[in-house]
Amino acid sequence: MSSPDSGQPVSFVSKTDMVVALIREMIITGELPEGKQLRQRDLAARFQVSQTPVREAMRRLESEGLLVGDAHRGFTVVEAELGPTEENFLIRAVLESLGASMAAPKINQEAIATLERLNEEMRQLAEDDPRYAELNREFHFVIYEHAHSPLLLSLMRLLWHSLRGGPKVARTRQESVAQHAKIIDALRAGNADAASTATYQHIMHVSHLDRP
Amino acid sequence: MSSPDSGQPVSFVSKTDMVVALIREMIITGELPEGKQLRQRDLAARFQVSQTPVREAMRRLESEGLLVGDAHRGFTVVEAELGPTEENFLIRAVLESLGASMAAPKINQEAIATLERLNEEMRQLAEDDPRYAELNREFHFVIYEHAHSPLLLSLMRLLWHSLRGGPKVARTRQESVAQHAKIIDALRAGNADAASTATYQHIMHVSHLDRP
DNA sequence: AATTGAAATATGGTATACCAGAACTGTCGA
DNA sequence: TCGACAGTTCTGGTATACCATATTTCAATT
Repeated sequence: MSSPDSGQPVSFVSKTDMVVALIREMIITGELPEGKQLRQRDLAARFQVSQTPVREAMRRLESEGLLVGDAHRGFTVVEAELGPTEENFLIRAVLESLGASMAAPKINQEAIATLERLNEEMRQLAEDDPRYAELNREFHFVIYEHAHSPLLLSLMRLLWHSLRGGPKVARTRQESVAQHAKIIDALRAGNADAASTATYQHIMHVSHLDRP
Repeated sequence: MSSPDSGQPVSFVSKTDMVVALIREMIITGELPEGKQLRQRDLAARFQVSQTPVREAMRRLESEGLLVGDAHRGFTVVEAELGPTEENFLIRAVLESLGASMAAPKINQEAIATLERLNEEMRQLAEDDPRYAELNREFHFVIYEHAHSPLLLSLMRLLWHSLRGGPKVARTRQESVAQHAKIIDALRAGNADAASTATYQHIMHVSHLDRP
């Protein structure tokens, strides 16, 4: 193969990782609806890779709970809409506050800076800007990643997948930004307890306002 | 291939699944020490399969947090006792206590009776009976199911899949049974708080005794 | 006409061959 | 004698060819 390698950065881009990220994104954005049968050959052709990275990517996504596959029957996107949102927010609050407390003693200055940048971007967005959801997701996942627990990350991905499109949170963004700042402060101080509490209140506050 | 196929069971034994199970077992039993470099070709030769299933198996185990791999530098066994295990129990404790509190106001008499029967069976098992793990799993899942949250159930399946029973918790079974009884009492009383607390202590207690 | 079975096709599973990158070793120079 | 550089070799990553199985469709028989 002699692909042009259009702008490949320094290193470490495994095609499997790339495909994992792409499929995950397609599931999250809804481009791949629930129950969609995934054809290895189609995906391989679409991504310009062979079937092998696609297969490994599917295995990973299966372990993450986003896909489910039977032998010789292929992989399908798992059904996302699960249960009443009220309880889903409770689950999210509990898990995220744990993630924050786990991340607090481990997070570094660079990540803190990233969080502040993301929060600042969110602050400057218009209330109805659709990019808010993506920034918000990124903000929270930066925290989870610094909890250094692959299991927690998998759970979070599954969780956010099922909340997909859901959290309405239309008019409380400025308040969310303020709460994000509180979380950042607690993380910077390495205060696991405060980070946990702030995160819990952040999410449950949103979920309460979420109710009609 | 024209292998003798000694004993082909009824169905669906994917070689990848087989290799996943074998490697996991080797890690758990300590046959593969922490930090051990895994060579794909060696494993493929040992298991009489090609490299492809071995690679996919490693991807899955990486997602489960048992292995960690860098590009072109191979996979290594993660430090099991220190690593994510401790945190995985924390995650489980947090999620299960939430599940218990959600189930407390909803659970019915029939489920309570089922829980008592399961706990009684566990009490009567010998300490080293391998059926304990299965009963224990069933016990806990009966509770989650009565939380009536499909999302929680999905997360729990992913969680238990990663923990996969665990070789640990060998000698504290009778104590676990007693704690199960406490959980049952709280559920019967519809006391969400007590159920949550009892569950949390149950799981963390196990995880602490787990340490060498 | 309906139902069942057999053949064909499509799809996932597996093996193997090949490529790229990293580690190791040996030699040459300071 | 020590260090650095280059060549070799080992190992993981990728592609492709092939096999086994599941699904589907069409036809024949009841």
